[in-house]
Amino acid sequence: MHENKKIFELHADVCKALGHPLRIEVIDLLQNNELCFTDILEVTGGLKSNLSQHLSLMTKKGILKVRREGQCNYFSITSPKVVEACRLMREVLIDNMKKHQKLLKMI
Amino acid sequence: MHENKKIFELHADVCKALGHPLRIEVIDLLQNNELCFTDILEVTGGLKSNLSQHLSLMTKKGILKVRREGQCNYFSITSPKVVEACRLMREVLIDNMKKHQKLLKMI
DNA sequence: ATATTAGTTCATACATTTGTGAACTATTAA
DNA sequence: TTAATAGTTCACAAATGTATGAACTAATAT
Repeated sequence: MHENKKIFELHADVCKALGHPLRIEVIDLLQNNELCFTDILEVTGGLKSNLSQHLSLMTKKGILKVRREGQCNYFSITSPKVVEACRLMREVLIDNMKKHQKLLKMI
Repeated sequence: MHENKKIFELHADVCKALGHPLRIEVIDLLQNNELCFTDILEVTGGLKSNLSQHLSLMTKKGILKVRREGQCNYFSITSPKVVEACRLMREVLIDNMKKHQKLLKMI
């Protein structure tokens, strides 16, 4: 494998952590708070095992960090860069939707 | 489905477009150029059918656009926001790697 | 000690994504 | 008209990712 291919793989791997609706919702939730597992679950809904696995993946990929305090695990975002990247991609989505809307209006 | 879930799904869907090494390489390549299919293929290598499918996906997700001129299809990035989001996520990766390196040095 | 709370881990089934090669289309050149 | 270039599309196999429920662990409360 070429040297540069390895970095693209690692880079894509971090980006993959953004590629799931539940994980996007978690980033949205945590963008300016630290929240414990149960609080996140209460908002997102679904099975705790599923949420736990997604949070674990995000933590492994380095976009979340955990602080264990007593019984509770508090999750937070490692860097504002993640929030900003996420926000930019949301803008890309919104911009796309606006374009489609304009095309529709032209018909 | 709750209203807000739909937007997370669409948002995640756009983010997914960043989650593949070949697609990251393409964004890297196109960050300040427009390039035609064959030129991209020459750099990335692999099968043309594979590249074509990845470029098509990126175009559908609205992160690339195509300009057909004669025989050639010129691809470019729709918005600098994509490039910036991608750059931020690369920084997140680099920051992670630095943290791991520091931990290693402590041993 | 026992129960409760707060999660994690695991196995498995299911769904989605990806890579491959062959067949196809469209444009230009000879 | 025939061939070459520049891709796209398709079908299928293989790999990856995701959801689910049950079993597990660790900390606190009774």
